[in-house]
Amino acid sequence: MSASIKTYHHGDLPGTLLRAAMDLLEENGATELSLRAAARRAGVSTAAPYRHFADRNALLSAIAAVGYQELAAELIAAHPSPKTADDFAALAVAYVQFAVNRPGLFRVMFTEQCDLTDAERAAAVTAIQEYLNSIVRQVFPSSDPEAMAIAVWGLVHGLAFLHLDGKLDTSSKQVIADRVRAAVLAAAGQLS
Amino acid sequence: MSASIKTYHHGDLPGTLLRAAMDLLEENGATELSLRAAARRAGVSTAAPYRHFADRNALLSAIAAVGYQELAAELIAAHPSPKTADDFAALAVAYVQFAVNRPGLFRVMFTEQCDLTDAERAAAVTAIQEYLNSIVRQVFPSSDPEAMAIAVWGLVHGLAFLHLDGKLDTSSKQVIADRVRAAVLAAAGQLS
DNA sequence: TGTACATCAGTGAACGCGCGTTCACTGATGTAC
DNA sequence: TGTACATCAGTGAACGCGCGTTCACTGATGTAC
Repeated sequence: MSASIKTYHHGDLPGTLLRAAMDLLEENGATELSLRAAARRAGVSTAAPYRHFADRNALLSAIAAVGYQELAAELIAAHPSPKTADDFAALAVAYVQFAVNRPGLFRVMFTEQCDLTDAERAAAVTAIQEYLNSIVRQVFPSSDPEAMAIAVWGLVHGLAFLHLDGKLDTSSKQVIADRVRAAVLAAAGQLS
Repeated sequence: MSASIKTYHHGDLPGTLLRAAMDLLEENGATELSLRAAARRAGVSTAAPYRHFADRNALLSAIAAVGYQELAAELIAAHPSPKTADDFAALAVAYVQFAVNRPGLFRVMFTEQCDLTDAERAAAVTAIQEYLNSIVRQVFPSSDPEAMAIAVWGLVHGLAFLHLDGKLDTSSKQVIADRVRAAVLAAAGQLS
């Protein structure tokens, strides 16, 4: 963690704020993130964030950007180059686990619809789509890749939200993993 | 509409409040619903709702219950007894259109995680699951029905949220319908 | 190397806001005799 | 049918809250000479 090197006055405030905000999201889960709470958590006055972020939305966008990177990293860690339906099921499990483990972050990434114009977020969305396209071409080579990529994203994303919103049992990781795997394999036409 | 029959003092306030709240959700789309706004809209004082709803959550639960009924009605209207993948695609389109047309209501129905104990909502969720199970048995008879029902719900639900949250183009109903249909048919293994 | 100055990150107090909820009340409705 | 009373739906004012944002400020840092 490079033990709080204080560069300017209070160290890397933008980074500290980002981390503080993400910590809060992980603790509260559902609650909305407030700029004031993030500042409090970072040990800084209410007005300080405005030196680095234009407004609350700018902070949320920055959080979302980090979230997209971390989600991508976890998917790649789950399986670097998926080729079979089983490989793909592992990705689906990783996606849902990410959502369940970090519901606040996941909601900021996907639910906040404020900054539709934000370039970084638009880029993140197209990056996800391209990533899915490449996977779909590997895993389901015979299908219409574009339609299938959207179906795949929809399936995985829907499973994530159904778990997140308490419509499906999330009492253990194993239960979630088994259910997601079974659903994905059923959809892929291969009964488990 | 039975032209505002005033039964007690101000007519059917619970119903008026429900309708007012749902109207607000449809107008604001994303914004959170406040009890005060609903009361204002119903033309009643701030404290009046408390005669009929214990608190804000009780109103939201009542809204969600109505929403589930209306969603069910639209699905049945889209196709009363789906048997083919095409029939099922029509249901999927109806589900996504419902979400896109009434984003605020859809969010209250699915995102609000407050009243997990509310019996009415739990019943609504199992009703959806049973409905999906029966459809899956008709449309995908060879599959594991339970896993497939979850996959189906996940797919449809995910497509709804991706549209709702601006990750996919929602500029016209036709675009949405075509995309959803293509994705569902691709997932069902039938290239359109 | 030392001094004067500009820069700018962070402060703390204040603004106005809308919220959920409570409270003592008022006044219309329905009921008992 | 007429009167006295209990019920209870709706009022309006108030509570305390946390929020996003702005503002004049202070004081540490970096820079020009």
